[in-house]
Amino acid sequence: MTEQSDRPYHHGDLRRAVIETALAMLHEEEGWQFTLREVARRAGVSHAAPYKHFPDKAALLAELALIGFDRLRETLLAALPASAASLRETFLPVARAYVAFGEANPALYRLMFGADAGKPSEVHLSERALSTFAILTDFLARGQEAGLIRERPVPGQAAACWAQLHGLTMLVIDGLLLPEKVGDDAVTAALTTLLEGIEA
Amino acid sequence: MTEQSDRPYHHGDLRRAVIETALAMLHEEEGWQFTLREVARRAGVSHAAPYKHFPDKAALLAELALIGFDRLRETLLAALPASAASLRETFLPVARAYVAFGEANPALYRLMFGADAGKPSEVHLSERALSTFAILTDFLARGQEAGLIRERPVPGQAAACWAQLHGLTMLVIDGLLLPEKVGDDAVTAALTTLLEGIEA
DNA sequence: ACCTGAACACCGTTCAAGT
DNA sequence: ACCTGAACACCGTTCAAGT
Repeated sequence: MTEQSDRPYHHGDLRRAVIETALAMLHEEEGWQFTLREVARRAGVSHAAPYKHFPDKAALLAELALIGFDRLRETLLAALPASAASLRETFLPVARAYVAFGEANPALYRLMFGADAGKPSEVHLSERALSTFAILTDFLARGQEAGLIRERPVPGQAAACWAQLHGLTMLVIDGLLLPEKVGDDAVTAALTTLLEGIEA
Repeated sequence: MTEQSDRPYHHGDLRRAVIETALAMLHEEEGWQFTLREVARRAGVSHAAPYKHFPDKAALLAELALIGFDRLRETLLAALPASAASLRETFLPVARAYVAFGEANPALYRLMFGADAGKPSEVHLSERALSTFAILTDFLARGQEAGLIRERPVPGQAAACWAQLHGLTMLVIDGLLLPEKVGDDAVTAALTTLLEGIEA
C-alpha cells in the first residue's frame, strides 16, 4: 500500500504509475483539477520525475482522455445486444450504457471533453473522440438496413444521437436533471424522445 | 483606454469593473482559465482588491455564470417568433439561437456548465440554469396545446430538448462536428432529428 | 469603506547534478 | 536512462497598514 524508504531510486514503470495514480485521483474528486505534484507525491517520486515521461501536464491529461475514450468505446460495444430485436431493445441498452459511463466516471468524462478546451491541435484526441461517433454511425446504418430506423443521412442522424447522449450525460453529471423539476426519470424520457425521432 | 498614474486610490465601481474585465477576457480566450491577478492587473488595481468584492475566485466565476444564463435566456426569448406558425418555423429559430449563443461565447458557455464542477452547493447557479429549462417547458406546453407538438409529459420532453441543444452546442464548441466526418450541416441534421421526435 | 504591499503556501516547469 | 533538489516565475488568499 505504501512504499517507504526502501523504494529503489528508479521506479521501474513510472509512466504507468503516474497514469494509474491520476486515474485514481480522478475517481476521488469530481473535477480534474488535480495537481501534477500531488500525483508525483502519491506515486512516491519527486515532483520533477513525471516530466521524464510526459512533456507537460496537458500531455498527461490528453493521455487520460484517450484512455477514457477507449473505455467508453469498450463499454458501448459490450452493451450492444447480440441479437437484433426491436429498436428499443437494441438502442436503449447502448444509450443507457453511455449515460451510465458518465455517471460512473464524471471527472474522467468531463476531462475527455474538456482537456483540450480550445486547443484544436489535439488531433489524436478528437480522432479518438470520433470513434464514439463511428460506433453510432455503424449502429444506425445497420438499423436502417434492417428497417428498424428511419431512413435519413446517417452522419446527421448519428450526430443527433451523439449530441443527445452527450448532452444528457453532461446534464446528469452536473446534477441539473433534478427529479422534482424534470420528472422521476428524465433520462428515460429523453431517450424515448430520441427513439421517436429515429425509429422507422 | 489605459488609466495611468492619475487613477484615484478608490476605483469607484471595482465590482463592476472586475466583472466586465473578466467577461472581456472570457471572450479573448477559449477557456475560462484566466487568473484573478490578471483581471486585477487589467482593471488597474492591486491583486488583493477584488477580494473586497468577491470572497474568492469561485464566487466571481459563479457571478459570471449567472450573467451567462441571463444572457442565454434573453437570447432565446428574443428568438421566439411572435406568430405561431408551423413547428419548424417556431422551434428552429430558438434552437439555432441556442447553439449560436454557445458558438459566440464558447468560454462563457463552458463556464456556465463547468464552474461548479461538482460542488452541488451552488444552488443559485443551478436555479438560474433551470430558467433555460423553464423556457423550453413553456414552449413545449404551448406547442402541445396548439397541436403542433406530440403529446408527451412535458418535463421529460423538455429534458430531451435541453439535452439535445446542450450536447449539440458542446460538440460544436469542442470542434467535434467536423464537416468531413459528420456532413456539411450537422447542426441542421441533428435539429431535424429532434423535430421529428417531438412534432405531432 | 475601500485599496495596497508584503507575506504564505502552493503550482507548473526547468536544469544541473546525482545513481 | 531515469530520478532528485534547488530554483524560477507564477498563483490564490490573507492581513496589517495605508487613504
